[in-house]
Amino acid sequence: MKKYVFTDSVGYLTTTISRILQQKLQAKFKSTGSNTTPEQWRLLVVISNEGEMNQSQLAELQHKDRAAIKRLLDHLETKNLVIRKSGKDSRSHTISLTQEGRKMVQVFTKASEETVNEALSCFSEEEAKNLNQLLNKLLNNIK
Amino acid sequence: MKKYVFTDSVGYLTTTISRILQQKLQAKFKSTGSNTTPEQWRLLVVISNEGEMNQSQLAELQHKDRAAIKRLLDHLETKNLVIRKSGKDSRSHTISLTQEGRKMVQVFTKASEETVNEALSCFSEEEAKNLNQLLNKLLNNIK
DNA sequence: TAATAAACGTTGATTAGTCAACAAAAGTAG
DNA sequence: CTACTTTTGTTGACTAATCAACGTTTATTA
Repeated sequence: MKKYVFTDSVGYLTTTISRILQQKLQAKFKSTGSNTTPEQWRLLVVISNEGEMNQSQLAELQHKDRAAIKRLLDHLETKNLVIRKSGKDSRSHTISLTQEGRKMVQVFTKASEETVNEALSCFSEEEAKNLNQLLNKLLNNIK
Repeated sequence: MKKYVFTDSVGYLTTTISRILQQKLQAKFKSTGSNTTPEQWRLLVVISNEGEMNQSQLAELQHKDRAAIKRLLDHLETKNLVIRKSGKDSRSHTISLTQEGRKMVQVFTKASEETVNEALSCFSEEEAKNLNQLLNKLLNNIK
């Protein structure tokens, strides 16, 4: 019977790791002169990967609420990285990347890859693969 | 040569997992009638585990900046979960838990443990142990 | 068809985190 | 001892997330 130690729990570890990685990524973005944030970039990548969709669908995919997505999109639209289109259902806005948005995804994917590689530098290829599988399994279990 | 896929990176996975776990924990806290948040609770636990220290030290331990810690402590102090004491160095405030603060740690540790156990329900004991080791190793590499 | 329900995006209020700048106190050097 | 530097906590401005409430528009159903 093991004692539960909070600083050793997935909750603590993922939260802390996530925060540090975001800080590193933010610094990397900033050093290129851009003021796009990691969260804004994440949203761009999701749209790029999953294709056009409306704000509610984005919210569900990102596990955030609609208000959070709305405000992120406001920032992205101001920077001309994204546009909202209205179709026949006038409640819904279809979100898609602009030319600049697509470029931003390309440029910052490299920065993101670098950050991840640095983070994983302590692992063998097998360990890294293992970690990835375990995290994916965990995510699927809780989402 | 593997292609880098962002939704498969530690950055994406840890951030998403962390967010979902926080949401679950928040819901659990709220269902007990408390308005203490997961982040506030985390800070309480750190103080409880690591002993009294000042705000700068807390900030460093939590990988947040001093302003963030200051504001969290303001909330905790308002709720009488924490007190700031001044010693000979009048710049520095030593933070310690109140009676209520200690009780809060106990009560919510159980909720936290439940949340973690539910999250890990898809894993064998060995897998869970493995995940923990890998996350700890990763954290040590980046912090 | 008319009334009701659901979906969508939006807004305001609150908690959280970062950054830059600041005053006050303590430490260091000349 | 005085001048400079560092440390500590604080504040304001900003991005981010959540919750509750709201108005429109679409869908359902009685």
